Amino acid sequence: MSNNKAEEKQSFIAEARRTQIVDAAITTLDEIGYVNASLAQIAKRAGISTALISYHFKDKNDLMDHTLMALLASSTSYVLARTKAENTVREKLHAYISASLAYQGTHAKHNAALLEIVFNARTPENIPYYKLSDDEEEPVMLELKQILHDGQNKGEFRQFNVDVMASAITGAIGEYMLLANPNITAKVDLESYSEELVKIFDKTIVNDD
Amino acid sequence: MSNNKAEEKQSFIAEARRTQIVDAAITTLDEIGYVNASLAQIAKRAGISTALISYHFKDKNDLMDHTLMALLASSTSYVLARTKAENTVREKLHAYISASLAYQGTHAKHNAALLEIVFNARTPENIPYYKLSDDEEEPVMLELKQILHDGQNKGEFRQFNVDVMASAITGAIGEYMLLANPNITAKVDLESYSEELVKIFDKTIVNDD
Amino acid sequence: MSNNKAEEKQSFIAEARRTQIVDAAITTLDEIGYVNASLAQIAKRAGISTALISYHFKDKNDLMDHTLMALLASSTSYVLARTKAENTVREKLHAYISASLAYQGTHAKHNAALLEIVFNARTPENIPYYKLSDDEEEPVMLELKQILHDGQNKGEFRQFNVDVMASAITGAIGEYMLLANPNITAKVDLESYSEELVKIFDKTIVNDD
Amino acid sequence: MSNNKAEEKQSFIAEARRTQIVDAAITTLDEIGYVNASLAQIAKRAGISTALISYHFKDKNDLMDHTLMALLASSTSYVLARTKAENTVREKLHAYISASLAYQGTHAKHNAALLEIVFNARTPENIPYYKLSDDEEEPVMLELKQILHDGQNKGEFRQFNVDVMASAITGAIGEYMLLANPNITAKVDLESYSEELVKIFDKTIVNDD
DNA sequence: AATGAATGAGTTTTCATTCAT
DNA sequence: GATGAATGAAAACTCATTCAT
Repeated sequence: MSNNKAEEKQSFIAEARRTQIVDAAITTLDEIGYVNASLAQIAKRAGISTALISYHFKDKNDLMDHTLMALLASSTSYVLARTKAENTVREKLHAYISASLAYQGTHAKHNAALLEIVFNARTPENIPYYKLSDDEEEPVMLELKQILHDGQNKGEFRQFNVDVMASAITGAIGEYMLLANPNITAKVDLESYSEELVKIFDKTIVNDD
Repeated sequence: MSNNKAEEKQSFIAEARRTQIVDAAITTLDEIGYVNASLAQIAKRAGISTALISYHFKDKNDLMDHTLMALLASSTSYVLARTKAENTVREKLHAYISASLAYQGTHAKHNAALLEIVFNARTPENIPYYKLSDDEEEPVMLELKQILHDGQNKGEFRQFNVDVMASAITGAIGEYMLLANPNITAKVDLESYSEELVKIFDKTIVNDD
Repeated sequence: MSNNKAEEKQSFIAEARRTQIVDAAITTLDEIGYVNASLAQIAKRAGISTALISYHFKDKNDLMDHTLMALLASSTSYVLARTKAENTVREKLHAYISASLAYQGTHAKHNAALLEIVFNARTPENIPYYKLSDDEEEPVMLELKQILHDGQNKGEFRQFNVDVMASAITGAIGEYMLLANPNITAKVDLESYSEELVKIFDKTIVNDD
Repeated sequence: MSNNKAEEKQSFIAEARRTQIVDAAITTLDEIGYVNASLAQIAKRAGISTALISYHFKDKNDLMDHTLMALLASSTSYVLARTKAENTVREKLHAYISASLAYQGTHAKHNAALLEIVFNARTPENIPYYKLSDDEEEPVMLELKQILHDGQNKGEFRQFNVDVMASAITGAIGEYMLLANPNITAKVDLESYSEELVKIFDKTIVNDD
């Protein structure tokens, strides 16, 4: 019993450390990018030794994978919460687009870190993360496709290839994230971009029979 | 005269070497990604010594910049040639989308290398290349915006924010490039994606008054 | 408590390593000179990896600066101890000259290393160390000038330009160090040189009114 | 005959090139020091390719040796001319000291280059040039010792160890060269130093019976 | 005589990782 | 759990030298 408690406490501490390290990794990725994000840089930002990172994570790869999962979980829950709150497929779609872009506004650091990992990390077999078709299994992507399917089934959306439309929407959203730059007054602000994008896809998706 | 000839020949040799090195850099970027693309790896693929790269390029940065320029020039001329061959704004837009995607089909390696540099390289001040707003001045992007503007002026396209629409189109095209994977049978082949995308943007852009 | 002890021990280990590396640097400088004294050569003589030098010193420059400081501290304390032990200015001057030369006899390696750094190292702005006028602030030089001043004030030394006389004495002492060569039977042994030099400057300095 | 002329001309051209390279080496040594004086730096200053240096000199060592010889010849002829012009041993000694220092004033660059080679170059057996007792055979040193000997034989100089006195004088002169710094207003100007040094050694050398 | 092209050896430095404590 | 100490491997880059032309 007391043994169990001790274990729990230990594992609680360990979990806190892992979270702390992942947070430091996110900050590091945002500040200096994947290429420069050495364990030493991450450890410095976490206020710990590099050895402790190696103790808590098998590998630098392992750390990056956990960091990626944390980032995906964060943005996924954010977007899904706002999407599922809506009732009609059209509202859901609008919510999906605006929530995805709003996340960039409220979590710029996380988005930057996410991009850094996705675009730079590679599997041991040298396959870039951004080509991993696991993408297909991501809950956010699944939700988007579900919305599109539902809309078609209900006759509210016209007939189109769901996979292509989902990619188009995802790409259009992602493009803004790439260009978003806190230091430069963007030509188009986040809100306008969001509204315009909603309109653009509304026009091409909604059935106007 | 013979002096001139000798000079020409020498500079020809040098130029050929530089081209060879840039080609090797492209292959390397495609195969193992920016993070792993050391001078040693590039030299190995070029069949030369690393010192020779340093002899022909000031810096690793210098090499990457030249490589990026070569890649941009290649894809730009490909897309612009096919776009400018068309007459109506609508045909131009269709050509723009299909040519951009066709380039991925015929130059997958170049596209992969381009992505690697753009998403990974950083300026000495640590600004990622993908955030450099020079993007705005790229001829391909300028052409796209010009088409959209022209379409609006002629009344063939509805009124929309050109910058946002251009980003949406660019993002939708880019998304396919990210996912394109020669080793995996894609859910959607290039041609279908191209046709569908043309249809999608046709519907949201063309004036149906 | 045990924490303090652990910290002390660790910092003791680090300090010992730093000393060991500095010692290896001195040996290397003596044996193969500044130009050939690479980190690899120093590490070899210390029986460690080059990375460990980088771990303990910021830079190669940093290592050389610490080495120089150690060498200066050693020779300074040696000479000052023997000089300050004397009472009259004349005895002090004699002690200064003979101690400076005696140090060469007992610490030939250190003297050789000192010369190598002073004559070869340069600041980042490319100013040779031997031209840095900090020279003026070195305690040994200050002591020599003090002795000369005191002698003049007490009327025991004749009037002369103290700066020039100090340089002449320093140069005359240094000349022996330059030529001293353990492998060759010197024309003049250290002791004779020392006695003669004392006599030479005695004659030109002491007031014979 | 015409063959001879051609050979002469060629060897004349070659000789001019060698002189040009040696001059560039001197400038380079003065400007950036021995440690940084790569063949590339020297070639740049000579306006030629590094390969041409290798063509005209066996080795970098060989170039440095020739440069050293040129520098020694220059300073030797300067000092000897002024010394031998005098008649009495005392005047000769004064001329020796003041000419040696005057050379620093008129040929600062050459002196700096000379120091750089002497203090940095090493034989293949790793013996520093400044320890090579060839020093003993240098004409300037021989002349100084000759003057001292003559002075003693004529009874004008007191009895002292000639080798030690020669070293003391040499060292006292050399000390000024080390500290001479064009960028800093020296505490003691060249002329004052020269006059004071003459006085100092006059007092300890000349017989005052 | 002169040069551009090329390279092997060697430079300093950084990195992820391991290990004793 | 945590750290300082340590290292092998690899990075980018420079250098003196050779060689074909």
